[in-house]
Amino acid sequence: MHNLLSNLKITINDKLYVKNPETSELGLNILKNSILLIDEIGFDAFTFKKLGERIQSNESSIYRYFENKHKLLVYLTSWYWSWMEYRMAFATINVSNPIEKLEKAIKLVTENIIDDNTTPHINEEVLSRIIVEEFTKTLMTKEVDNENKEGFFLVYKRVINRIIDIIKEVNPNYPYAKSLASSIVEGSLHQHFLKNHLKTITNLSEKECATDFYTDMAKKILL
Amino acid sequence: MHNLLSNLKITINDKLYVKNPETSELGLNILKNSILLIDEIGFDAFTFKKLGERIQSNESSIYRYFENKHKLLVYLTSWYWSWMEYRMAFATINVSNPIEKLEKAIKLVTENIIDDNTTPHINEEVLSRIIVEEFTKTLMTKEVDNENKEGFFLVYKRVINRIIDIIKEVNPNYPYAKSLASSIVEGSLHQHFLKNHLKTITNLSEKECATDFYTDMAKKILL
DNA sequence: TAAACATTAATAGTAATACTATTATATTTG
DNA sequence: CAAATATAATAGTATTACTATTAATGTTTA
Repeated sequence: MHNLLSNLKITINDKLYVKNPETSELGLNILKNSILLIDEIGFDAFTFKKLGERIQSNESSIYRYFENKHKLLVYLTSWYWSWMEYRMAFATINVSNPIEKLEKAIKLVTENIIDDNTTPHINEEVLSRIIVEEFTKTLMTKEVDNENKEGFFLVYKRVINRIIDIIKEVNPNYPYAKSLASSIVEGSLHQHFLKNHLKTITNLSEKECATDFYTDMAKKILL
Repeated sequence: MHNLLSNLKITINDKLYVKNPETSELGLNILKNSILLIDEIGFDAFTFKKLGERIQSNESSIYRYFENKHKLLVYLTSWYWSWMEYRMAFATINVSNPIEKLEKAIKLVTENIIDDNTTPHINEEVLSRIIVEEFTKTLMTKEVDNENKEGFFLVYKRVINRIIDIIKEVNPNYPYAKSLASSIVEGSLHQHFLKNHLKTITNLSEKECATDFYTDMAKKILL
């Protein structure tokens, strides 16, 4: 398994970067520290200047890798969903029972994430916090439609499509497979956000994850 | 009914404004045109300068009503949720059957909104588009926790709490009433966003609303 | 080994944003 | 009518999100 995970193939739309950050020390440093800095100060306050200072490099050097901070965020979120897609493929490949497959998929997208150590420049635990706090910002722009056409959100949609397929296997007659799948993925992020900030309108407590809520929901709806 | 609706009491946290915009022509103009302008160009591109030009007034005059554009957006979204709360109270007040009550509540928060003409300075249809496209931005900031303490999101939470209470009436043994209620309200906004921008991962089509999907969900989960 | 090329750092500069402050002029109200 | 208040106009500031230029460094290859 460790072997398989280290061959992990993360696919990212090459329109998201000017120069592939995986190909140099500086690039890897940008990835690593942008995750940490966005987590610390939030994406709105994050600037290339601050990142440059942090990694003892220069603002303009970062611009050689990413056109702007929005594309860097879309890059990081694509990385996350690509990693998630891989985990999901891996976890469901040898499972023939559709219900069991659905349970595994729901668990993966709803559980609390911990760093998996296979990628030293990406801390998945911190990255997953960024996904909870900032992911919708990648979609909620006036450029969504153009960026969607360019394929910026393909990986995200692929994760959801995988769940749609499993839902259809479990119950081919359920008429809202797409909405249910996107609800689970986005809704889970939202429940995690609520448990961190608006605790009174979620049942999730401090260290809990959304797995039970969504597993119960899916079973009651589909079975 | 018209009478009742025109006595409509919208409650808004007075920390959200410097001067109450409902008390002057200019204030009402700011509300009316900020909604239209945000809808046209998006909240990110929206500035007080552009709004000033549009209403033949001055940037600095707008600052006498709202400290910054973020608070204006929170004001507008509070207005919407307060309006929604009122509609919900009105629609469920004489309904004794809990299931019917839940159906009505779900319908209200998931349906497509049309302008209701009782408030000439607020176009509810346009405002509801802003809620779909921009509402999460009011929450997803590094200031959420402070602003939540200040009560900026009270009206929103009150709408959700109303639904939580109805869910508990329908099925007192269901353990995730809070998460289900917040899922329906936020999830509905998200499904509307998807039908506008990422059509392949929702079952909602162009003019459709999320009522059927969530009514079906709630019934299967609770009954 | 030297020339060529690519990468990075440093500096400077620009337009736009998100404000604040000041003043002059209306308008309302007591 | 005087005083208080509201508004418009102007100017100014710090920060952001970049772009452009140059110089220094390292790396490749003829």
